[in-house]
Amino acid sequence: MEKDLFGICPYTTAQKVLSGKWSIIILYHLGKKTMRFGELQRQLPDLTQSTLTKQLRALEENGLIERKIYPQVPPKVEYSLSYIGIKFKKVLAELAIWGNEYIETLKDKNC
Amino acid sequence: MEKDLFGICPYTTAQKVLSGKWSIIILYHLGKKTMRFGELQRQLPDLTQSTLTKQLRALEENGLIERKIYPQVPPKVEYSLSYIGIKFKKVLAELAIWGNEYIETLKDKNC
DNA sequence: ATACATAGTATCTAAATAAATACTATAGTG
DNA sequence: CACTATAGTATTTATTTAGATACTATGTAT
Repeated sequence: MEKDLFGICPYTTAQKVLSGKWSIIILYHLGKKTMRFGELQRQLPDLTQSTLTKQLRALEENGLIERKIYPQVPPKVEYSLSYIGIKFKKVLAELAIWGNEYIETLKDKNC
Repeated sequence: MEKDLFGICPYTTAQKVLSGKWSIIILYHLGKKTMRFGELQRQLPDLTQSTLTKQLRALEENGLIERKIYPQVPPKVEYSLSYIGIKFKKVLAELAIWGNEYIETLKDKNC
């Protein structure tokens, strides 16, 4: 974990964890259930394998998700929300409500 | 507003609005009260004037905040949350709770 | 006449983030 | 022996985002 990345402000802390293009949607999918790498990738066809790997590593470093490796061939790796990742589901729920309202207001403006 | 930026998924939509380094904290400050440019900048000493301008323009383009210009010299411009920006305060509230919990879990790990 | 205050713009550079593409390891299967 | 499946890594390139710095306009006050 990088030093000094997180201070005492919950907002700037949250921003650091959430910035980027994929964190929220990945957390959403893992919030539904534990998934293997390939399964998650099929849910998210718009990012490449290497990008997904990086995003997952970042979320893992930040403590939001857990990575369980099964010593098998072919490899099996499962991703799931950590304790604090599970807590994030309450934010996701509000975000979903807000996001839908937001989309509605855009429609009203014919955007 | 850029075309095709927002689809039908509330999570990817929210991610687009929130990504970047400053959106959440700016929305938080404007959620407390309407502020002038300079006042907001004093709350956020870690970003330059030109960066703050860009962030505010982006939030305005995305419909989260409103910009009111008073025809005076020296100029006076007030920023405030829009209708949908006010709705975002519920997300901010959950984010604050979560962010504080997150900070606590980091402390437990001596990070 | 000069300086001040406010809210910018303009330009350039740097840093961060994401994407594209090719490559790898290995047990099991036909 | 060749082929498959899975979850990657490595490297390079492109794109996006943020930062640094200098500059602007103008009414009022000194």
